[in-house]
This record gives sequence, C-alpha cells and structure tokens, in this order.
Amino acid sequence: MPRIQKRTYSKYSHEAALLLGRLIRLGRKERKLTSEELAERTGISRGTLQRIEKGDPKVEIGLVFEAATIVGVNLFDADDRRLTKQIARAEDKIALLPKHIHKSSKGLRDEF
Amino acid sequence: MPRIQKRTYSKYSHEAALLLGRLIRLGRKERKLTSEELAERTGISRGTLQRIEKGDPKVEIGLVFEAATIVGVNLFDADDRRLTKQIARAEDKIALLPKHIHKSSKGLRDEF
DNA sequence: TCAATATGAGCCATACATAAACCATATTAT
DNA sequence: ATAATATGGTTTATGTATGGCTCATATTGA
Repeated sequence: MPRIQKRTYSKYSHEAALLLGRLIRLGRKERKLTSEELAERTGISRGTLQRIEKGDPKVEIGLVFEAATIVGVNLFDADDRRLTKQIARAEDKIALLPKHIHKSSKGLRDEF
Repeated sequence: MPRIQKRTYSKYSHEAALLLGRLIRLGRKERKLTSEELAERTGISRGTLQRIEKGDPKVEIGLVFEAATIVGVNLFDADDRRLTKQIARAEDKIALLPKHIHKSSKGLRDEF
C-alpha cells in the first residue's frame, strides 16, 4: 500500500542523524579525504555520502556506520571486545525479563 | 544502477547495529511494550522492528533512531540542547578546515 | 590570473526495503 | 489444560533509496 503520509521524525532523531553526519564530515576533512575517496572506501556513491553528511534519515544505518567507522567516529566509542561484551550484557538482561509481554486484555491503562 | 555485489559490512558496524538493536529490545521490554505496540508508536511495521532489534544494517537510520528514542536509548546521551550545541561545535570545527581538499594531481601515491 | 579539482544538486533506472498479509510456534494467564 | 496473545518466520506488492550520470558552482594551487 502507498505510504499515505510523509514520514515524520522526532526532533531528536533528526538532530542525532545530523550530528552524526557532521561528525563524519569532520572526520573526513581531518583525514584529508575527498568525498569521492571516502565514498569509494565506504563502498557507496558520492551522492549517498552527501546525504549521510547532510543527516538524511533515510539512509541505511549500515552505510552510515561504515562511513563513521572509516573516519574514526565511534558511536559507542569502544573497541570490538567491549562492544561484544556490551552485547552479551544486553542479552543477559533481556533473558532475565519475561520473554513475552502479555497484555491483560481489558485493563489497558495507558501509562502515559 | 544495480548493486553488483552483496554489500559487506565491517565487524564493528555489524556489532554496533546489533548492540543498538539489543538495547532497543531491552528498553522495550523494560517498558513492557509489545513489539506491536512499539512498532505502532514508532510508525513502522512489526517486521521492520524485528529487523531493527536483530541488528539488520539495511534499515533506515531514522527509523532506528525513532525506535531508540521512544524506548529511551540515546546514542549521544544528551538532551536536545546539548545535541544542538554539539552540532554547532562540529560545524565550527569544519569551518576552520579548508573547504575543499585538493589532491596534487601527480603525486598520487596511494598510501595503502 | 587560470587550470584542475571538489562539491552540490538534479535526473533516471532498478534493485530492494517496507508494509501488510499470512502461518506456526512459544509463552502467558486463567 | 485451554484460550489468548506474542513472537518469528514467511510471502507478495510497491514505493523508494541507491548508483551512475550529468551540469553548475566553488575552491584550491600554481
């Protein structure tokens, strides 16, 4: 079905994407890379890199992460080992919680 | 144009996406939301939310950020004001650097 | 100055992500 | 136990992000 409405993004999401893009551009320039070069190393087109640096929310998250990684922008600023550990920790925490959330059919008190 | 090869992602990118997905799932369960509910609040389908929580790199970064925001996972753990400030700071830094990178045409020594 | 290059923006074709169904299984609550 | 619901998969259809290509402008280095 057609996407009736143009999707909207929260201010935070928008700014987060923008900041990430700016950081990538900053990292790129600090490393004296042209957009062409970074795009090639990232394995994407120059146009897509432009959208990333501009903060376009409609870009594959993997592509953004790749570019970020290449220019040294780490979101979780942590090396691989720490990252793996953090994942494991998250898994453990999830395991402690009930696997399914069951909504008691009637009392749907909306806590907001 | 056709995407010739199946794209590859660095280990870091892959794990970063995975960690982010796990954190979102964790946040969702902590808030006792079903995947259906979070998907609806995020304005996406349940299937897409599944891919997000699974760490699929091929999801719009904006969608991931939206879901993350809703369940309280902040990448840059900062409020809007701080975020805006950080963006401005990045802009300033970029402004200091040369606007264009010029490669001296001949000495194309590939440093790799 | 001027040549060379980087950047930005737009257009087009197409592979693909997304939404909306569906089903099967697992888990919860009664 | 059994009903009710959540979750994880599929599949299909379609809107759209992406890559490649232009052209125009800006910026660099000589």
